[in-house]
Amino acid sequence: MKSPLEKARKNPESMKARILAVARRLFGEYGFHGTTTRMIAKEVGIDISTLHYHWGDKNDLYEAVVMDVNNDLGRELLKVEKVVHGSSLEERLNVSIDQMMDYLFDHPEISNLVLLRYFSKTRNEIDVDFKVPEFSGDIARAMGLAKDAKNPSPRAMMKVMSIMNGMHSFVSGENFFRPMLNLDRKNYIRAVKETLKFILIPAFVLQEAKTKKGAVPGPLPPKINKATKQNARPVKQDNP
Amino acid sequence: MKSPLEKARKNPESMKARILAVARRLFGEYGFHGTTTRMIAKEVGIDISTLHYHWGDKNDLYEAVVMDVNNDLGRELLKVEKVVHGSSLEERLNVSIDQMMDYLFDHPEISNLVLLRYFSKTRNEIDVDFKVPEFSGDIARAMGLAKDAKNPSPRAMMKVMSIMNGMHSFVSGENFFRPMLNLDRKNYIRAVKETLKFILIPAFVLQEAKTKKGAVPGPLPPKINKATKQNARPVKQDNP
DNA sequence: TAGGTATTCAATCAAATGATGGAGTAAAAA
DNA sequence: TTTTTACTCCATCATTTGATTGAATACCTA
Repeated sequence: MKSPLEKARKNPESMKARILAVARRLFGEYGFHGTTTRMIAKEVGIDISTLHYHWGDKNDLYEAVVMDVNNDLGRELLKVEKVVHGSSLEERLNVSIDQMMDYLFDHPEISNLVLLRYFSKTRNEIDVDFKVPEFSGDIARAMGLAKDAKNPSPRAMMKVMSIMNGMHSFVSGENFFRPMLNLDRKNYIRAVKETLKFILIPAFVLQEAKTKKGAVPGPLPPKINKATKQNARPVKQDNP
Repeated sequence: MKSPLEKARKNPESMKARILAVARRLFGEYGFHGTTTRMIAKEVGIDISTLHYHWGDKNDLYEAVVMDVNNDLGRELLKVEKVVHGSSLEERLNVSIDQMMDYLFDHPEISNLVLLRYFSKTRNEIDVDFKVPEFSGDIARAMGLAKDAKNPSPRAMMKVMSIMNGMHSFVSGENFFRPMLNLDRKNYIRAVKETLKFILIPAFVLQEAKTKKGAVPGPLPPKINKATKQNARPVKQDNP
């Protein structure tokens, strides 16, 4: 008993799969309203009625795209998790950033779609969503920010979302940022990884050093801790 | 000799200004193609022909919105720069984050529009753009990441863009993130500020400590520096 | 091979959308 | 007062867009 989506994934040459692949890319580039069924059909080289025959109406196709991206993203996160399992937090971040960025730059429509869904509304009602809470919870647990992936604190969630947003932003914004920086693609990707590591690693390594007092000897600038704690009242305690 | 935009700003009660304000919000929420001239006109309570009379076609109105947002953003950045001028880097970041987030959460359509422009294409050709390079250059100079605001290194630009992206993401993504976290608006804003400080401050404070060797005694985890330098070949040297 | 099933497309629809023309109105200028 | 200017809306167009129908074709099965 296969869902239409699984069927399409099974055989990438099938019409269903070809339509889905093009829809994924175009919805990512132009957003839901910016993409017309005719654009998709034309790019695949078919009539719009064939598109509707396979995927129903535009909403249905879009929802299939969202689920498809969710599958891919979940699978890749599992992969990364397997690779970095057991390493130190710093090493985990290092490797995760490298691997996730390689993956996302190979499939930029994933970042496009995820961010568009965060930031923009649709006039039509869409019934399916990206599994941000589930994924974020898993990552939070994997990073030692939460004990239970099902029930991470808001603070832990936001930290994870910062990481994911930072990654997606540079992938999805490539068309805007790269010409601005005058870098070729290879060097852009390199610079993005470097920048993400520069920004993300110190924060989490310092936090870890702080919570495991004595275990990791690295000293911390006291002011940072003060600033971080100052406004911490309303959200639950991280990593108690 | 006033531009139509200046005229509209002058008197916020004028029809021109009312249309612009609604257009700003709706373009931000639904994107260019997701917003129809009829939606805007209806919200203002006028006929679409009145809208076209004042602003020309849809493209013209959208470009006016982009320029308007550019003005506001530039003005606010100048304000922040004035307030934090002279403080330490850590204090500058602290205060800038607080003030910018208060401002952006008061005008979320700014973040919406900026991010949509980064991440999404438009089928129509739009002739005006957000002044990301100019603004980023100024911020880079203000943060001591570049000596010349006109000519910052790619690495410095990317660091600044990380900061701005992080801010915009949480403002623009409020509708998506806040229900997920189950926080009221006030606590969401507080948690966002806290998270941004947690992520951003350590990286830049450590970098400053590193470049001014001896001036700031804080020691650094050696691995971070290695990872940061490793891929630095193609981009210019920061802060030489 | 005959009959059925799955797939594709040309033709066509209805609604949505961007845009305009011209009549009407109120306020300012002469 | 008369004239001009600025503004607003109703009616209307042409195009785009999402979607369907029915005929044609290819493929499969008994």
